[in-house]
Amino acid sequence: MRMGRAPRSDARRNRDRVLAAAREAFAEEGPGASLNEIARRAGVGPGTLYRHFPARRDLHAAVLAERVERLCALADELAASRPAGEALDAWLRAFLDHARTDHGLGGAMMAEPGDGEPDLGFDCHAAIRGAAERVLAPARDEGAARADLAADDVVQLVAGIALSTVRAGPERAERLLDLVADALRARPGG
Amino acid sequence: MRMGRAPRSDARRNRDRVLAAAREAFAEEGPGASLNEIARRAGVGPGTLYRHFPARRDLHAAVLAERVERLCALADELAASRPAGEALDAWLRAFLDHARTDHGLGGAMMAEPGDGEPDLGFDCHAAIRGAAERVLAPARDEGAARADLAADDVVQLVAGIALSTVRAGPERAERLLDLVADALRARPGG
DNA sequence: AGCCAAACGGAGAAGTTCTCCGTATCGTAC
DNA sequence: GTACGATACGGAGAACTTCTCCGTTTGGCT
Repeated sequence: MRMGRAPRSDARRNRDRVLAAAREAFAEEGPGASLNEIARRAGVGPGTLYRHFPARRDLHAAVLAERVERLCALADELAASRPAGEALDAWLRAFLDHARTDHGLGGAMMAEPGDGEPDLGFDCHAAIRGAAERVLAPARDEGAARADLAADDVVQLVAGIALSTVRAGPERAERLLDLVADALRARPGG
Repeated sequence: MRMGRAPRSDARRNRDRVLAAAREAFAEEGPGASLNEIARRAGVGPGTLYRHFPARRDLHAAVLAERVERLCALADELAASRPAGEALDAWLRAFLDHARTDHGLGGAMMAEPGDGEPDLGFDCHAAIRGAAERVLAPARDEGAARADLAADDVVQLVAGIALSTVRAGPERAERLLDLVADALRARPGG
């Protein structure tokens, strides 16, 4: 993990501007917002945007990084302060919310290819999988969740709910989450 | 439901050619395949493609119509020939398969807007919801499925699995379906 | 002050969706 | 079998997108 030299001040400033513009644009238009338009809003040329974020995916990841970190922190807080089953449930609800915001940006990120994560090392997939594991493991141990359940399972299920309900209301999404949350609980006969 | 006059023979031929080209293209590239390229493959101009299918959505629907009809027929066969719980389970597996083929074309269709279905009356959403209801109702009645379960619930859950696993292998999708299938069964305490 | 690596920005290539309208064709009425 | 009008064709092109290339500018070190 070599770290080259520190970026020039204008580079840093422009990167921040692009990120701010991207946040706005994704909030309004969703994950498919025009990158050209984002550059324009940020007051930089398209070339500058692409230098900082070679692929749309990188911009998604950068915009989400902060939120994902919060989500990871939340996992630890919940795991520390609540009964395992309850913590899992609460975290899944928070994750669903995350996956649905900005017209499904978070959910889209989870469904994207993912081979070889973005340069500026922040691996959303891994971070979320890790957080899920930290709320899931205690629940599994205490018998509050199925013993055969993996972090990937819960993450993909909830991301799926987010993706299939982006165009529908939040109440639909919560209804579906109620159903799968049920599926994750340990079963008497299982 | 006025039906104007019968379409001209060349119109019908071109429509079929476009449909065949679209099937190929979607199979190779997924739901986002270039419509221009589809027109080119079909040997027609872009204008012709757009006259027959004003929106990408219409082309999706037309390509899927036949498959969806098969899926609906399957629902009836299963409902007639198997125990309710088993029929539901088998149909969900078939639906998942459908939703995943062509890089998630079927799943994408279910997630698309849907206000005002395509002109040439075939409403994929309604058809699938109807089929789901026909396998779900008996299961509900016999206590093989949760009493509070609606057709929309199962359809959206399975579509979600399809969407979140398009980039992953089929074994992931089946794994997730096993989990939600469990959730749909009636629970002892519930 | 001077230098140069780093960064900028915008023109433009290539691709997309979708429209418009002059032209060709089909099917019918004679 | 031919003339005619409604129907349908097709491709040029407008407006957009993504992404690249390269001449020009600028920040920060010596």
